[in-house]
Amino acid sequence: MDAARRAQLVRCTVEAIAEVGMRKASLAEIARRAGITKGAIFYHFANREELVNEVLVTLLTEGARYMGERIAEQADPAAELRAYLESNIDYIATHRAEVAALVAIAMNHTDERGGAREVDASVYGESLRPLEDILRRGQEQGLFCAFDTRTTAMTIRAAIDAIGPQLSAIPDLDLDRYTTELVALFDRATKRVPA
Amino acid sequence: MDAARRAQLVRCTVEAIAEVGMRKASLAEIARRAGITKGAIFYHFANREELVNEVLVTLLTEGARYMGERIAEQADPAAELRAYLESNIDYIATHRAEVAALVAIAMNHTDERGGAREVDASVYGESLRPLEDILRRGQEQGLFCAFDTRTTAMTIRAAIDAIGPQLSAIPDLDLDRYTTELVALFDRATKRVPA
Amino acid sequence: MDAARRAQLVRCTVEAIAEVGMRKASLAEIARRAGITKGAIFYHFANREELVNEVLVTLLTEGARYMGERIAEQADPAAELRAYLESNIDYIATHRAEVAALVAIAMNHTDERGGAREVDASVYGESLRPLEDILRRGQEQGLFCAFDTRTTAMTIRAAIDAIGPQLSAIPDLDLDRYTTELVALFDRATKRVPA
Amino acid sequence: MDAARRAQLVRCTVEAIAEVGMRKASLAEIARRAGITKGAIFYHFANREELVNEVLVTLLTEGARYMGERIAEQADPAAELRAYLESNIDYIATHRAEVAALVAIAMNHTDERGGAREVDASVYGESLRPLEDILRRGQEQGLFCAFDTRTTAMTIRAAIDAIGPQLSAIPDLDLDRYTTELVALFDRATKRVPA
DNA sequence: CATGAATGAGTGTTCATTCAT
DNA sequence: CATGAATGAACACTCATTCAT
Repeated sequence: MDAARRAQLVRCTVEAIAEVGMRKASLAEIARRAGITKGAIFYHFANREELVNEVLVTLLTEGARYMGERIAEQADPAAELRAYLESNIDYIATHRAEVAALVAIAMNHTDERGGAREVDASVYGESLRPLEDILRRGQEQGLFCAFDTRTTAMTIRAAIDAIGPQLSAIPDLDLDRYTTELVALFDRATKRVPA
Repeated sequence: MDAARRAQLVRCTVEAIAEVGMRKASLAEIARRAGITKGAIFYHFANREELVNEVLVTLLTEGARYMGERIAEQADPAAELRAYLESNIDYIATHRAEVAALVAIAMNHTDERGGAREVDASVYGESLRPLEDILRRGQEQGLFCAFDTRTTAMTIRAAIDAIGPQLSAIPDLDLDRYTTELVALFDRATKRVPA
Repeated sequence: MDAARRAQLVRCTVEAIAEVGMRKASLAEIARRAGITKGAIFYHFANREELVNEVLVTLLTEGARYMGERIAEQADPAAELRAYLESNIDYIATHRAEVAALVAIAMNHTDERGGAREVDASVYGESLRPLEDILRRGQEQGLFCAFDTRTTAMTIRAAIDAIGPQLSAIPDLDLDRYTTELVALFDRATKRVPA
Repeated sequence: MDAARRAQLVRCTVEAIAEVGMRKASLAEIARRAGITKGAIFYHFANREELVNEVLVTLLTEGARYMGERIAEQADPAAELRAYLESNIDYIATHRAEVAALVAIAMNHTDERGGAREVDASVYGESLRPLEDILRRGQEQGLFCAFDTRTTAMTIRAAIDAIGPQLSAIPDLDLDRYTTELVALFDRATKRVPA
């Protein structure tokens, strides 16, 4: 079926990019991994860009579902923020190839056209909005202190997104500790201090 | 003179990378901007990598000097942390092309071989250590609370480094506000709360 | 078919090298002769070296077969030596382009790294050993006098290999006479003189 | 002085070609060895070809003088032939760089234009005529048997010229033995056998 | 659906040659 | 006499893309 081949190609592309980097993840390399020929790729995708875009969307969707489920179980915004951090770092730890590919794609996308970016450079793009939601609700419920939700959300995302590159450089990074520290840091930075 | 052309080529490379990205910043493109031929580049640099390395070193050095001067004037670690954030974001705001180039180079360096990187992916590389220094001294002097200095330093850097890509996406980002918010956020996250 | 194009490219390479020399027999020149583009060559051969190697192997194999058949028919080592000389010069006379290409390739291979050559600079490489065999058997059977088989074999090969360059300089060289004289010369130099 | 620089450049070119081969003996490399700049070479030689030609002529002249002196001392053509072989091989043994350069130049010259060669591919070019002279006088004096002097001269030269490439491949070749064997071989091949 | 073959524009790099100073 | 800087044409090689079969 068409969809199966597309999925397989997406998977092979993720692995290729994760292993050899965007530069060397040529269509020939991807085709080799999929066990088909370069030409066949064009039957399923109009061009390279479309294939890479599909990869991007797929990974973003996967990640969003992974995190969304865990966050939904929480009782209040403070717990949700903790769950957001924990589930995100957990996803990164257990999906290194996907994250590596995502980072590589985001990087090469970013510097192409410095104008309107259709895909956020952030690892989880669409997750910036839900994050702001959590922060805003926390403020409304008096759990969080006053701060600009956008800036804070961006900082949280940046702290998480920095893990990917760090993991490549320091493979045995202690992620559990990193998580604990990050949760504590943002707890101090957001919690309301009673008068 | 030799040095003048080298400097010009470095500048043209920065601009080329900032505008069209690493991928398309070919030697032909750089030469075109410099008004010379591709071949002439090889008179001044052994190969592409050496040129890019010179760009990297130049930008890193410039940035470090810019920030170092401001931080040195501060009275205590808390003020230094504020100066670090402010001067860094100020540099980013006033050197957009340089920062864009730096990010692009760091990115493409990273995804090549995920092993030991001689140049940190962080926009200011060497500035992670001085940052940790500030945090540690702040703790020693009882100004800062207990936290892992490495994780916190990485988070601060990540928050700053995230501005570069963000600027590309949202060119009219209010950096003054961003700065104020970030200073406040990390003040809350680091300051010692008296019992 | 793949093999047909490969064969055509090998033939075009032989002709190109024979006519314009190794230096100027660029992939562009070879592609032009084959009526395809440079890039297409890389579909059939990994790189220039592989193409040249295929040419080398092809020509060596052809030559060895040509000579081997004639030599095998002979009754004794003295006749074999004559057949060796005659068939080799005959091959040179009737395959001038091949020989020219072979010489050019061997030459440019030699001066690259003066170390261990996998392919002998001699036009027929592997034919030095069979030549020594003939000489040794001739000595064992009392047909040849005492001499160092290696030196003599090298001299015979040198005399034959000198014809190639000579042919380029003097296109109307009388090869029949050359052959007769060479056969006589090496007959005198090798035959046993009865006491 | 002009002539001194020319001589120095010729010398450096010989060494460069002998060490790195024709291909990599670029003008930059030669200039580096001479301690001047590429551009300066063009003050002394119109172009690369002229420089290489001067090298060729110089080496050929040097070799001819070396051999001529020894041959002139001999009493009869048979002794001259022996002296020719011995002095030539001796020259090769004691002037390896020169011979290596000569071979490399001859090789790359040969395959350039397959037409009229102004310089013989033979290592000593002009020495083919004196060799034929020796052979002819030997026949006239009844010392040598009947044979075509041209073919025999070419064979002798080929046997000697084959030493150069052989030396590169087998650096510890026993030249003394090679000489003895060659002298004996051509003695058998040329001497008159009394009825 | 897929292949095998080819294209063509592009890449970084080398080098003999030129020339103002 | 010589340099330092530059040119420009050539080189081997890569790769997304096309298309007849």
